[in-house]
Amino acid sequence: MGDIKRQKMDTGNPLEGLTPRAVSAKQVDGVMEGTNNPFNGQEFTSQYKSILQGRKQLPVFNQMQEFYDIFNKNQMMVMIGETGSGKTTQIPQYVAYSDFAHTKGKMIACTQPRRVAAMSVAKRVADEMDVSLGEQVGYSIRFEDLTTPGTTFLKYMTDGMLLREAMNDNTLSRYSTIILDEAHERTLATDILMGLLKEIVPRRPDLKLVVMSATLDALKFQNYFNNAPLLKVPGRTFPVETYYTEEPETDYVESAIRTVLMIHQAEDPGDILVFLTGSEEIEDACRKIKLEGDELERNYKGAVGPLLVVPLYSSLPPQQQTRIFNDAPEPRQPGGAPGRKVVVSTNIAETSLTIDGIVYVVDPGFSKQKVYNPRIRVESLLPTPISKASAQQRAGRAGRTRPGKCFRLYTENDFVSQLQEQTYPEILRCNLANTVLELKKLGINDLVHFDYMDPPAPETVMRALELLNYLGAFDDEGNLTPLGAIMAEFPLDPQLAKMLIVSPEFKCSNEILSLAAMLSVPNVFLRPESQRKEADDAKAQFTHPDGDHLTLLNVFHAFKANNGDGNWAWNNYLSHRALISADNVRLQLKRTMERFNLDLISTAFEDKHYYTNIRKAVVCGYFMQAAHREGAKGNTYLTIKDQQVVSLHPSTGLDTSPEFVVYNEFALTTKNFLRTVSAVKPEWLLSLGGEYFNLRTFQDGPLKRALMHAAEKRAGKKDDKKKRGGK
DNA sequence: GAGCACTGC
Repeated sequence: MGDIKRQKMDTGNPLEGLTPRAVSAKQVDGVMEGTNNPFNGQEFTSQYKSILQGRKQLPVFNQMQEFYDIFNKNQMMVMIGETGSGKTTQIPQYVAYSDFAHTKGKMIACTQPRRVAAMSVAKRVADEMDVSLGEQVGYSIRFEDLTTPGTTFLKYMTDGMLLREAMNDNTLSRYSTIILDEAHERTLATDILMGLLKEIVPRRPDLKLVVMSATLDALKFQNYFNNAPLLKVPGRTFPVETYYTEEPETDYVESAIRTVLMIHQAEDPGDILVFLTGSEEIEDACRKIKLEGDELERNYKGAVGPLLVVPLYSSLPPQQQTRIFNDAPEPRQPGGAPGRKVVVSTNIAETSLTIDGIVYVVDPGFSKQKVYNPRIRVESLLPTPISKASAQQRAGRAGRTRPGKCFRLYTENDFVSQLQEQTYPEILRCNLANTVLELKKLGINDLVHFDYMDPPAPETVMRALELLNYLGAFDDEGNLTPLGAIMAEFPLDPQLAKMLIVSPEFKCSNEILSLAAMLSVPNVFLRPESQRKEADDAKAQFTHPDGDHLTLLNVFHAFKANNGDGNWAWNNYLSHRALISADNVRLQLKRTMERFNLDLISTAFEDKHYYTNIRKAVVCGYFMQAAHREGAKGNTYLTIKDQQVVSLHPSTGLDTSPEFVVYNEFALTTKNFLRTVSAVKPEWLLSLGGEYFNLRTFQDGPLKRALMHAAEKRAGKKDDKKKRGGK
């Protein structure tokens, strides 16, 4: 027996002799340094060996034994690792060497808040483990599953994707260990996963949970996970010196511009990153910095170098986004002052995008954040002071390649006493309709007593329950209905899902599929400042007089009729990127429709009810987002029930001011606007809006009178039909 | 008569 075993060890699997979840760092190091890859049986390549030496330089490597001491003995643990610690790439591999998931038909999942991160980290780890991406190591994100069932045992995925999987596998039985990475970002999906896993863990003694975070807020995570043990790993970044202003600044954009110019004149070479809140502000600041920089260069010939000023925000076309990686300009003449790159960015540069070579950060201390007002059911974006954690993250961007400096455009006293410690988690700042539906589908029955790390406002949960009840997703006892169960399967807001599911009844599911896709992607209409007239003219060709929903559908149909051509889109002032994305979303939704045997049908385009049917299906999802014109004519409306005074957004193609409209979005900017609106008949609201349009619940007034009038007309028509039918 | 922080399914 002993001989056979020894023989196996020599020629067979290098993991032979290691006990799952009882391994030591020394054993694992031995396997890593061996000649054969235990996961695919092949000989390690020379590339593997050289990467391995780099891995051993990461701070986390020195703590591998410490990690195993905790991981092997505990079901849950918390890990704090700052930037550069190597936790995201290394910890999942350490788990793989302990779990032996590949021998048990299980997987290790590591979640990320963003798709690009899931993809790029998976690629890196596949290289480190000397396997092909998509085989032993893979990733799973929306629209792309690069894993091989039965072979993949380490899977990087978006947090939203794991949540989706949980809906059809309530104990996440496919996984041996789940690693929630970047938990400090507190995305909605990560928060729900944390609550869910806390419930699953007692029912799955074989499942381990590792929660990884970058902040020092470890205690909160530990407390939440029943005092789970903590492993702390240092980061590896360069020191950043922080400066504050003496006095508070009144105009932070102006102050940011002055700071950039000051750095350019007085500081050593190195690129600058400036954080502002939105695209308009950024474009404006870029112009001003460029102008003043050019002037400085003229006035101090040779002493001040040229500036390259680059804007960065997510709606910027990808080609322009890549300009942030261009090198700083060369000196104008040999021996002249060196040039400098200035990137003026939204929060996208805080977490999502890393720019090497940044040495100076200018931080005015604001970002746009989502806020939800459950009283009027409106989500809006407001420029808000950032948190200390966020300010630290911004400062850290200056120290990635060498020591840097961060200029905060607020006082030290404000930093200490005014900024909150952490940014409020998303779950406290947004509409929860979608989340509440997901939770029910996940089998959470008591939504109020669910163990949230930070419980949302009860009023926000109530609003969500109310909406889902009116839509028919929940019955009056708050239980998920069969309709609700299907709605939850669509990656859409409940209103869109409802509209899509009922669309076959209106013989327009092909069209509603396209519309739902168009409503799920960023705005397709481009309107460059210098070509507004041309852009508006281009849009006018698609405009349908009965509403913007139909206009969107016309755009999609035209896009498809032109074979998805990019030039066509460009010439018509449409975002090709958004249209491609809509096409992609449509395909995914179509597959979900097919999965539930929902018919894909259209009537002939010549059918006079073609567009009416579509608007009726829209009403089925959006009857709670309806408004009634105030007075006989004009642009002022009152939302139904909430009685908010609103105007149709100037971008609407509706110019007839119909008495009733439904809207896709309530935008709170310079004024209350309804964006993407369609004219509807009050009869439709009454017949398709269910209990929400129970007239007894309406206050007396012009709206109720108009609805009652419509109800009588409807009753009359019904009588007519009965009479005709009766004979 | 005007605006689009950022993600995710």
